[in-house]
Amino acid sequence: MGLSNMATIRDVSKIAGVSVATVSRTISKPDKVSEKTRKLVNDAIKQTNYKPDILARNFRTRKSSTIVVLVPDIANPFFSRVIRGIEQTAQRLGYAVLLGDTQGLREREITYANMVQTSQADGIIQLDCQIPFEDKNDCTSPIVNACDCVRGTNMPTVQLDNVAAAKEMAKHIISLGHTDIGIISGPENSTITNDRLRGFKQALEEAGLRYNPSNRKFGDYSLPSGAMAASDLLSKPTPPTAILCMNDEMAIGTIRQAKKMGFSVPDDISVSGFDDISFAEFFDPPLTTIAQPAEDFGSNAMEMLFDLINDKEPENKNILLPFNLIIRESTGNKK
Amino acid sequence: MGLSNMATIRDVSKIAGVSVATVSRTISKPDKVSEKTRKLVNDAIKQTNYKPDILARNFRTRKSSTIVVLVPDIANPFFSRVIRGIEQTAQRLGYAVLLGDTQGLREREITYANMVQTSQADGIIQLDCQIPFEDKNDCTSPIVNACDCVRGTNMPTVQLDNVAAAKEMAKHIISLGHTDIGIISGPENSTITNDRLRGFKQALEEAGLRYNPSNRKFGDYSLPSGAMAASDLLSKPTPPTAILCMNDEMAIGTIRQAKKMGFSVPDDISVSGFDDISFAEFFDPPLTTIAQPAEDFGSNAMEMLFDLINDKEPENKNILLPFNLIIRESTGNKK
DNA sequence: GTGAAAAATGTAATCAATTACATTTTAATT
DNA sequence: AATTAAAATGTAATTGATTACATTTTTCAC
Repeated sequence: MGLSNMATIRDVSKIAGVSVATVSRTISKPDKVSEKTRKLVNDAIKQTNYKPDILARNFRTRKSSTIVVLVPDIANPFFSRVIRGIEQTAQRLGYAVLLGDTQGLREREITYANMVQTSQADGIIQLDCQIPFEDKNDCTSPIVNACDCVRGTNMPTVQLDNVAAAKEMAKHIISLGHTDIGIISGPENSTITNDRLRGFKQALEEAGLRYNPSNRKFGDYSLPSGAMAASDLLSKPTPPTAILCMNDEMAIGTIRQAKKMGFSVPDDISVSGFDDISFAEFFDPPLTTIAQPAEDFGSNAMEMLFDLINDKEPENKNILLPFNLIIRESTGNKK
Repeated sequence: MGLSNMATIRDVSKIAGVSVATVSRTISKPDKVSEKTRKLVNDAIKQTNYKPDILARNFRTRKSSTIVVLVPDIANPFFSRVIRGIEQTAQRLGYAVLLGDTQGLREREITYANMVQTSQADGIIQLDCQIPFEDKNDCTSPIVNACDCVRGTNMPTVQLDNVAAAKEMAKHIISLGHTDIGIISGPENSTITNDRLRGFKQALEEAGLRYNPSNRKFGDYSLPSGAMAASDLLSKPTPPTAILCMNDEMAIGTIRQAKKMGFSVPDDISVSGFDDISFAEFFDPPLTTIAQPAEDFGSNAMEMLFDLINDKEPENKNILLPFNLIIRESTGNKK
């Protein structure tokens, strides 16, 4: 149908016998208009099937009612849950969500960040860990970081207490009697990775165990990278008896690799994950992991961004969300 | 930084000493402008750090360079791969992607469909199976259906030959000696479901086997629904020796349930999936499945939509993408 | 060098809403 | 009834780019 024969606010005003300003007000601030007029206008709107021209409105008000989500990889099950949370809250608050799959490329981040500069979007939620602006001073645009924050900026964040979560997981593993514990970590530059490592080390220390750097292998949060790192770890002359993975995908890759190499999980080796993706529960053995309220990351971030966009100071600019250690069958007593 | 101090096309024109029309042309049709002027204008653009006001442009041209993706559930790994394909191609073609997570709700579909009516978006790609318009005549908006099409409309589609794929899978299962085959299907109203069922039946028929309706259980493409349906199937006095699932999630749910009930996969029971999600390969046992080029669904749909938006007749309005039977270890000879 | 055609550029209307400000109407108070 | 304040409504400017059309400049053949 298009807009070719669309009624404008002027058509409505003529039919209702009022000015365009009154029509506009009837729509945006109905309480500023008398009941009689309101009815007149609403009837005219129905009669003409008038729909406000959003493009004209956006142009005039310099707002797009659109936000951008920067995500390194939308096919990641955790991120997609976060996005679902964002989307739902955005819809409730009257915002549309533009998807910015950056694949970790700085160039793409900048492209999307520019959309805010040009009012194409009113704000940014980033699930990435970098600052998506060429010039860090541009950070004055409304922006919220969910999941993985940049230290040393005052960017509002929604986060898990990754240190505490990793520590709790490590304590669980230690409580099962394990002393030689491997860790499959994410890339070194990520704050999440570093926080989780810190929690792990704290637990070791408190248990009087020594952190062995050769027990740390790197992955990129993908299934194959987990398998690869596990292969390294399990090929050691005396492999660790437990492996702590920084997400569920790498844990699943690890278990697969362990089985392939003839290890039994958890009898020979305990494996734990992080995130509690839907597959964790259905894997064999079901994965011990840290559950995160993924959708809440999204909805909290969106609500905070909403405040920032509308110049309300958010109550809490650094939200910490609760985690939950879920003990399933991939971890067991050291034999 | 915002737009407060942004240079406008007028500022540029003054500095360059030309008219605004010339500046506009330099940007959109540089070959219509003499080289001398072009340099003048480009210098002025650099000097002022001018960025065209996209909102104004969209308003004037009645285009948003934005498309909407309607997806029933973004957390579905297959859909998220399709979206990744859409996003990449959209970016290449200069489009932004608005995410419309409909959760299967008609109301939400309509909300998003209205964005096209109001020029907020130039077109729609739907991964859903319904027509997202109140009035079916509104289908004149540029729209492409990927994955699951509606029969009886002339809506452009990107699809798999689901009949042939399911048939090939069924033939594989039959070739292993199975005669009592269960099927865990998607919801009844879906075209995909019906096509895959048809392929299954064709294979049975060609093998001289009878289709047993009590061997069909319904799921909703989720892990737990697969487990539930499998539970039904395996509780029969003489359970089937093979179960064909209409996606990988339900297959994984099925295997999990089978193991729980003491069946060995594939020794007691063969299980197959559909989609080849990343977890399929890493499951235990690795899943026999049909691989689909998920990203290609997205990029093809986006390219077709691009043609429709720009009034080019697409070469092929009903694209069929190739599938690939991947035989792993979840299916085996009937014992 | 002239004239015609083509290329380059300029002028100004246009898109459809919002909103500051001005004006009119209504309500409240005395 | 007069006065004042408050509420309702109207007028018209404004937003920044695009583009139809008009005008000027350049090119080129003769």
